[in-house]
Amino acid sequence: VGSAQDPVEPDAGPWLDPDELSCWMAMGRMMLKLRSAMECQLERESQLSYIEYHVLAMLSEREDHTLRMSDLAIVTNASLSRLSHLIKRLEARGYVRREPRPGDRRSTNAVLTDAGYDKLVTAAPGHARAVRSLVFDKLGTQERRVVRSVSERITARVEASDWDKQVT
Amino acid sequence: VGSAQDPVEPDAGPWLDPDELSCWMAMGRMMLKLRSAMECQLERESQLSYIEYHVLAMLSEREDHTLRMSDLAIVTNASLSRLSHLIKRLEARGYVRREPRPGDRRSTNAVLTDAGYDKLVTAAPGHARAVRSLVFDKLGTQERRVVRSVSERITARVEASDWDKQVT
DNA sequence: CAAGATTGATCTGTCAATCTTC
DNA sequence: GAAGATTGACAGATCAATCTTG
Repeated sequence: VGSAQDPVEPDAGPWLDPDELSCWMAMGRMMLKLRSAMECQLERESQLSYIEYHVLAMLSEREDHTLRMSDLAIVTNASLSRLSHLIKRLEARGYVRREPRPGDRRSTNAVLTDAGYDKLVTAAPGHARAVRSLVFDKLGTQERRVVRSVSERITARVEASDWDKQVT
Repeated sequence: VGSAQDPVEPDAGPWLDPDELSCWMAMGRMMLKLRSAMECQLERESQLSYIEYHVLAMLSEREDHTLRMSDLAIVTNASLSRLSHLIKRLEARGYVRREPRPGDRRSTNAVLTDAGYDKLVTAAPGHARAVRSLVFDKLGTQERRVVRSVSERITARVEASDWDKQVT
């Protein structure tokens, strides 16, 4: 990645010191493994991908189980295009249906069907159990606070920088 | 996701309390955004995906710039199949070449070419700068310790559980 | 038969049009 | 013209064979 004993010149940029590096590698592994563990758990126990689960979850949190496509895209961190393809598949499986949105004929509402709600109700406990077992069971209150605070700061930093959009 | 006021039954499993939930959501956002920011930075500045960068990086850390396909798959967290397709593309771009491994005629070595090494040397400083700027610049020594420790514990926990492999 | 690696089919996501309504 | 959404083509990843050597 860019260790101190790396073949790459150490003075070519603001290098990571060994301490930062080991922290960064630990974070990298954690993010990767945790993510894929959650994916596998959902896929295996409920035949849902992570994003599919969240689509159902986000819809279920509305009283009318309905969300505009654009808004759903935002809360699930997906592009509108990706969501459109995704909803098409969920629709075919009977978990969601689309209907024109009253009031603005450009918009489409995604609506959670009864079958979709049942699916979520079945999937949710296993998901929660996995999160608790993998993440929180061995985490102290103090550590939890630090993790949350750091996560929020990094997220804010990422969003502030335009790294995910444009030039440096 | 599974908040306390969720439509889904709170007693259907070991539920997440509000504190755990907000921590989990913060982590989720962070992991997602940070990952995609790093992807974008590399892609934009060096026309390399995250995994492509790491393939080059892992190869560069060997004195002979060589690694067996299976081993490279492990250190880059990729499946052998994925790696095979990937190396084919990197080979076409001239960054890597494949040669039969002396000693075991089943194995293949992936070797970093000079062009591949140059590519990495060019890409690395920008990558390191991004990590430092997005992750470490506003992180205290104490927090860094906590983050690393927590990351390691979660990773170990994930690897111990067979969540990413088999049945619960 | 197991280990190492590759290949082709298929699935999913991204990107660049496209279409409709505001 | 911009906003909301969809579509089709293409790139990348997964999965199930397949092939070769140990």
